[in-house]
Amino acid sequence: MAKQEDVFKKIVSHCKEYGFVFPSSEIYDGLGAVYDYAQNGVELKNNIKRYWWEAMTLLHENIVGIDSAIFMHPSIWKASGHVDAFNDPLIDNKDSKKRYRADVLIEDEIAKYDEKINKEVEKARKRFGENFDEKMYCDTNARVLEYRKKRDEIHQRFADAMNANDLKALKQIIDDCEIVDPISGTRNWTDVRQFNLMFKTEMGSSADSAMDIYLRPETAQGIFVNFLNVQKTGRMRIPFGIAQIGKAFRNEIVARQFVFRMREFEQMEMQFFVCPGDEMRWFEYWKEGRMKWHKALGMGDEKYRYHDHEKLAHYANAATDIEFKMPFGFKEVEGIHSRTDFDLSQHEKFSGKKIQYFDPELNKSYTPFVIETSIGVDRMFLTVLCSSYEEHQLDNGDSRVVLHLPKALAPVKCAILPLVKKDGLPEKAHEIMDILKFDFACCYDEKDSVGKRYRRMDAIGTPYCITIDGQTLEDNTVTLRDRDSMEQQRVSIAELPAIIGQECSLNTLLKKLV
RNA sequence: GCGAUAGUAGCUCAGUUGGUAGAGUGGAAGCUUCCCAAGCUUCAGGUCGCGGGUUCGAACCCCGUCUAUCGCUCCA
Repeated sequence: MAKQEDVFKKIVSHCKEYGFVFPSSEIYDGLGAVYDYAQNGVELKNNIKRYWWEAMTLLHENIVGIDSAIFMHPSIWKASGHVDAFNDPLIDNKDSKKRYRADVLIEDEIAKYDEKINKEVEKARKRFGENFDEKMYCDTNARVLEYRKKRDEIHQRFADAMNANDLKALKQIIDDCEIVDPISGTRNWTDVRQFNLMFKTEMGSSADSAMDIYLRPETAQGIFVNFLNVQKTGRMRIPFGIAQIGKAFRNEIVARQFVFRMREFEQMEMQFFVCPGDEMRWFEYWKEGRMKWHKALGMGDEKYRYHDHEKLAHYANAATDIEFKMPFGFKEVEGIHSRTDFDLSQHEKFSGKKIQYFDPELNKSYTPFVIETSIGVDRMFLTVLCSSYEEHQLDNGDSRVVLHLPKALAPVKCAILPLVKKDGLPEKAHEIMDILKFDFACCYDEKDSVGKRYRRMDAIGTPYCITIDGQTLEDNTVTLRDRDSMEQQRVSIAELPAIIGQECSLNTLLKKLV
């Protein structure tokens, strides 16, 4: 494991050194958990986004895209549940130095009473045998009644405190129940504090008319609130989907692991609207479909796995993650959630506007159910880098650092290298570049020995190096070097676009999906 | 946020008991070179994360702060 962590460190510094990712505001000591994409990183990221976008919108005639604003009406976040759910009440134990969610501590305490009751019931069941009436027993047994009373009392206080957002009341419950830290065993607690995960700003110039605005913590709501607009103007019929790529913001208490968890991040989300009752079928469809999208990149099927959620979010009736084997363990890259009609119903309730779909086949109106696929662009970026990075030991004792990026995602597709910078080779090289540059991101380099230039290209994952030599001037052939095998073949200039396009175009990837 | 650890050139790191900063590598320009980090010449780049303090004098000692890594927690 320690070795794997080292690999991750190397990947992070490789990103810096070869222009993939820089810490934000670095000359001012950086800004916590915010990163900038550099010249190569932005190309790789754009290619990932394009692969996703085209897989969604080109390959599915019933999926269209939108790009909603980051600023949205504040009521949206009340409707979505984020104002409540994104406020975790936290408490620290001063002895163990551990932090807990206060609500979870109390819920565990409540669960303990249920356990006690169950124990009593089981004891009684043994005693009374077949004639045992559980309900009757529970309603009359003094001990059970006492446990129930205490449980319900705590539960009620807990619910009141949570509803009122009363942090002091939560602390009081923890004190009154004499809840101890499972590690230190002490009750030396700090106050309960709240950390809102949404960034807040103001809209409007004068102080009295200013409105509190949140930076969106997810892009999904922009799709839900536009559901009717898109459905009507696009004449969409269920089932159909709306796709969106955009920035989202979360004021993470702890943001770590490079671009894996950032405060400003980018999501690719597709919300698929289906007839109620059909949702599990579509959930399975997208669960498989999304895995296929990942595996088509050829980074190794064994690096992926599903993680089905047992504990579901307030809006979901089924949920799974696609996890990828990062150097620091299997980590969630994408989530597929069956969100029921929660979001659309909530917006109907909060906006007072009817948000329903008239189904011509069933001849009735209903609130559609939603299957969501949500993937973090930055996490995807990281999976691609982690699976591509290799320190390749060569037979001659040398080593090279090479990024085996999926060729269609590589920031630069081909390097154009005159073997020497004289004898008319640079001129010939530029001629070739002028042919290729319309279709492929090319990089011209004439500095240093050709071997050194190959290594530079390996380090940024350029799939092909085209080398122009003396023979090129005679018969219009070049050598084409493959990044992964380092093997070279002699091909004519005219063949180049077809050969490079074969491996490097997005179409190659997309065709694997259908 | 709390705790532990760290921060010196683009990168990887030296820097003795406090005495005004060094290597390797990388980068730029040139020479050489017909295929995998070759060689030669020249150059650029650091108020040692930042701010205070102690001292005649601080990269080094003390305090604060920022950033990063790991654990707790959460999640795309």
